[in-house]
Amino acid sequence: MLNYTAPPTPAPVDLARLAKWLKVLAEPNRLLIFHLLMEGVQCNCELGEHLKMAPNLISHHLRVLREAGLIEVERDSLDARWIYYSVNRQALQALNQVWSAFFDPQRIKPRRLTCGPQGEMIRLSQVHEG
Amino acid sequence: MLNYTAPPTPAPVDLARLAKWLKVLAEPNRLLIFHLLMEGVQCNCELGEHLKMAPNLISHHLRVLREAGLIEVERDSLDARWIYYSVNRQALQALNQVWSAFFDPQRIKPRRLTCGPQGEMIRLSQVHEG
DNA sequence: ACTATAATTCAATGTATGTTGAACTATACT
DNA sequence: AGTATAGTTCAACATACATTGAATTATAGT
Repeated sequence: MLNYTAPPTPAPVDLARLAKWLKVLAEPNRLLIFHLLMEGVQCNCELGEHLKMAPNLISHHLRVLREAGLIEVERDSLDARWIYYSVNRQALQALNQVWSAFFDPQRIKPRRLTCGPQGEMIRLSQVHEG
Repeated sequence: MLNYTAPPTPAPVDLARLAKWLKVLAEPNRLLIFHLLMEGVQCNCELGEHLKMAPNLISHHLRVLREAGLIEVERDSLDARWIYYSVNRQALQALNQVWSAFFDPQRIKPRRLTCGPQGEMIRLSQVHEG
């Protein structure tokens, strides 16, 4: 039932957690790196070819993605000099869940009438009702 | 059919557009404001009560959200001093579509074998074939 | 006209972070 | 041992932007 004066409900997800993930992914180069990782491009050198970025900069962005838990690292079993990064599927699933829960259009509620001129009438009537 | 040397596919969405949206929403206070807007708290003054932030700062964040097309503005018809902000449903729908298309787990491909020691063998064999 | 209210705009500040170049680490080859 | 390769770490820099306080706009009431 619609209630035009009910106080707002707490967010259905951990906003700090969601904001951190979004911040990490909002950086254009990192978003592109994440795309390339999904595409199977997973070593620093080959990422560099596509991105035309210095390897240390790619390292930096990969580190940020990794520290956010979004990607995983693995060394080559034959030649451990090579390091492969890949999308953390569990994290991606969690991310999608949190996103959907938060940005669900059905969550949108009509405007509360506790502000503005209508709000004044409502506030007065509630004083009368007790 | 899986191809371990095929070049990466272009991103299925406009990455710059997605990154901009994410950047706007990645700011913790803005994400919280967006949540309150979904909850029907839609004037600067009442947002201020919940956020305990200065009205000019709230104005700033609302402006950023508006310039990103994520929210809409409307003046009160009875008393035009009051301004109401609300979630742009069309934009939210577009945002969800872009998000889903990009972060679809099914997009994840296996590692390309063009890098590392295996890559060398593949590169050699392709020279023989090609 | 004058005052009050709701909100925005402006200018200044501090901090976070993407970028760069150089130094360093770890592993492999000969 | 010595060199090469793949990648990371470190330090310095530059820029973007959230925050703050003061000034300004727009509308309404008296």
